[in-house]
Order: sequence, then structure tokens, then C-alpha cells
Amino acid sequence: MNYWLMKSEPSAFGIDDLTAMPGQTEHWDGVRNYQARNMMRDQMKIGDQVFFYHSNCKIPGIVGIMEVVREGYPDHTAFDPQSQYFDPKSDPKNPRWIMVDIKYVRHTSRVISLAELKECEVLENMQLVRKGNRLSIMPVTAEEWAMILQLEKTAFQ
DNA sequence: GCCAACGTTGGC
DNA sequence: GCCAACGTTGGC
Repeated sequence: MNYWLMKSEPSAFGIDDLTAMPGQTEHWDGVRNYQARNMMRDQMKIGDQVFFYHSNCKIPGIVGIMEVVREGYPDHTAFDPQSQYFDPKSDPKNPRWIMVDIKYVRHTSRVISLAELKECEVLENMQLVRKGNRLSIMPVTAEEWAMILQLEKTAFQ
């Protein structure tokens, strides 16, 4: 099983929006970055565990856990001229963009902030804490996953 | 194929 | 709101 972290701006789609979806499941559409797409297309498998990360907000950080429930398939929003994610270069016969379905598992007991993740030595190699990182989907190692769950249990000052 | 210009991301 | 970092575009 693999571990991942996926970012979303809570003003667009936050974890509370996910819990409000039917079945607490949603397709992760709108990813328009090739590196992120390739991970969804080639590597994300049913049962993989995913941290839900809130970006571009007051306290950026991990707010919950999700699970992959459907593996990569074409992102139909790329074909819809009404969608903000419309891409005229994505041909329905040869779709350019891919999404997966994810299901809510739980909120973390608190927000595990980016500031806190940056202070943890075990996590210093995570792409997330590196300067200038803009990837919206990234792999998390088993060690990093366990470390973050450990952090969740402790108070952060 | 290079690279400058431009648009976007996202922390602060 | 600012701006650094990065990806994409398009002229040449």
C-alpha cells in the first residue's frame, strides 16, 4: 500500500465539503500538472491512504485522512467548456487529464500545520516542506506517514 | 531546442 | 497583497 498527500484550497474544496458528498466520496478533478497526473494514472491504487492538506489558507496543514476508492480514469471536466478546468487540447478519445476517486476516512484530531511539519527532522526530506514546492499531489513514505500520525497525538506549541 | 515572458501556486 | 518559485507557452 502507498501513502500520499493531496492539497486543496479549503475555499474551493475543503475536508468538510468532502464529508458532505454522497458516500463521503468525490472525484479529485482539476489536476492540470503532468507530474501529479502521472502519479494518479500510474501509481495510486485502491486502498492507498491519503493525507488531506489545506493550502492557501490561514493555517496551511494536514486536516484529515482519505482513501483511494477508484483508480485513475479520464477527468471529464477537461471536456466541458463550461468548466473552469476545461482544456480544449484534451481529446475525449485520448484524454490528457486523469483523476481518482477518494473517500473520507477521518479528520485528524487537530490541524497538523505546515510550520509543525517543517520543524520535524524526520520529515525534512518531504517535498512538502521544501521551498518552492508546488506539487498538489505527492508521495509520502511509510516512515513519514507514521511520524505524522505520531505528531498528531502530541500538542504543538 | 533555447529561453524570455507570462501565469499560477501558495506561504507569509 | 506581495513575491519567490516554478511550469508552460510561443517566438525565433
